[in-house]
Amino acid sequence: MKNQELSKIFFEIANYLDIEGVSFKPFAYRKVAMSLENFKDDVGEIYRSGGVKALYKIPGVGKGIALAIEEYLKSGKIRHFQELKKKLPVKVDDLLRVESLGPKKIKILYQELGVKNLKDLEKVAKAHKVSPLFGFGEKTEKNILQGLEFLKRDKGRFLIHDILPVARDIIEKLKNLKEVDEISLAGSARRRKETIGDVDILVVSKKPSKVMDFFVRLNGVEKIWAQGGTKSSVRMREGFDMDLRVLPKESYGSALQYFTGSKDHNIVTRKIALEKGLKLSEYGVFKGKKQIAGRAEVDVYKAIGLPFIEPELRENEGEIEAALAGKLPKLVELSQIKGDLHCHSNWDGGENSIEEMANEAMKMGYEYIGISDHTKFLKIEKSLDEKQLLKQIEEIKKINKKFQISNFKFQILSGCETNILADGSVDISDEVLEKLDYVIAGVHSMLKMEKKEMTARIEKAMRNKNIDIIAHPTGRIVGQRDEYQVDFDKILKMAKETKTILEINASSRLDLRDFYIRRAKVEGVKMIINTDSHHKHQLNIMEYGVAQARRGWAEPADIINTQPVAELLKYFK
DNA sequence: GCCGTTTTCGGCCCGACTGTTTTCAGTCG
Repeated sequence: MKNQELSKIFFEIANYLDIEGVSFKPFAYRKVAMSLENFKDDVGEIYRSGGVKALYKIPGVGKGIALAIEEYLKSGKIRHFQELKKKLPVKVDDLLRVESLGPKKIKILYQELGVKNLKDLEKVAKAHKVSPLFGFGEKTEKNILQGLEFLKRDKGRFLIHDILPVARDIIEKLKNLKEVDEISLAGSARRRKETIGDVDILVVSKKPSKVMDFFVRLNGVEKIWAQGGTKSSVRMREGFDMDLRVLPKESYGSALQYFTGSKDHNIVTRKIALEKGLKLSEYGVFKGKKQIAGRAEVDVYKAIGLPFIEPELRENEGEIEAALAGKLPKLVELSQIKGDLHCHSNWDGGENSIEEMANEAMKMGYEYIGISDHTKFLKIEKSLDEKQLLKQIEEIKKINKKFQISNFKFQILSGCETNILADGSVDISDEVLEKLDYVIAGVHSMLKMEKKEMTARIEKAMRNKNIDIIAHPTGRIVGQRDEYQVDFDKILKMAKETKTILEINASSRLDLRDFYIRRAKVEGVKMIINTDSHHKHQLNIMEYGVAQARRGWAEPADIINTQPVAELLKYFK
């Protein structure tokens, strides 16, 4: 599939055009690059079946870009791109990642000092050749060096699991400040994206400078990027940046809308406002000079004719259209989750006993927990064989009885996490699997299989009359491991046919991804949100799984662990 | 270079802050 290659090229063309000072075209190239990135069908296939004209159905593709795509498909090259590269033989996308460098400065650095890549940049910055350049100075040179250090240390994106607790802690501290009247998280963290670049916090205050002073002096602040009357920006010890904005009360809602994003979502909402003769900015919705909304976020949407749109949906992936049609989903909520079925006990090397896990789940207000320890094929942990599983079933019965006597309305379910072996069979015998309340199966070995084989392997597991849930169905781990090769359409079809549940794993796997969840929902395939906890304190990462489900437009009916235990058990074979 | 339920031509989001200037360009979100 050439989609990704073309997407990358168009992003690069956009960068080059930026440097040349061309206006508007970079926007067009970026738009088509993004659209190709997410485009499901193979561009080559579209061209082969319908020629250049057929390419027009890809959003953002017009005459010029269609011809460029044709040229690339035929020759593997785009002349326009080659010329740009020749004119400016610079690794623009690398250099753009350095803080305080943009297209203009990159151009000057190349023309004056011959900087082509990060290595060149480091050399000239360390030799203090940057600061004398026109438009540069001491501080810019220092910022460049620090930016380079940061790039070496980190790739710049952070898992939501690592960011949110730190952000919440800081919000708590700011909240205690008497000058802070209102405060909220914004940005991609509020949208609960899988990874976060930086954290945005909004505050209403009549004394901004007091708030800013407190913010930039917080424990954990490593560097102050900027400190102004309405905006300050700092780098935290953990390596990510945090922005604080102070707003007047009457703009709080519109600022929240604006700074929550996404950018694509905002472009559309602004457009809708314009079509209605209104102007939408972070300061409010304006009719001429008169502000007609802005105090509350919900009123901002109302003013431009939309119902409130949940932050997790704001990606311009159809939520505006759904909102206009009154067809927004009623997203699943954390409070609706009644239990967690992917939990490990100390039987397989987890940290806590079955009873400790159960007690923690009770504390969280759950009605049930499922123990799903690893089975014997996995040698890395103390995995369970048939005999131990039978023993564990008895142990769980005993604890359940104890709960009953104490009048706890809580139940432990017996499960296990079996391994789907290379041939699609699992490592525990059917007669033991039958005795469990439910069975999870997952791929933990031979991850590099060919797509066709891997798909058949999982399909076979789903046809197993005892397997109820496929754990982490695509195998990816955020920032660590790509998903294995698998035909997700076929997996969905088989899941539907065999009524197999797909797991949304709340850990750093966050697998299923949001777009898979959305497709599963459309197909009517049921899902379950599990934490894969190996420690009782991990049970509280459920919220990240719920966030993932929400970004995939999932409603309570799509997620089986929103159901009470009697209903839940009906989903199992 | 793309796009259109006011448009096939004329728009394409826009404001804050920094660092460098001496009135503002560049970067960022």
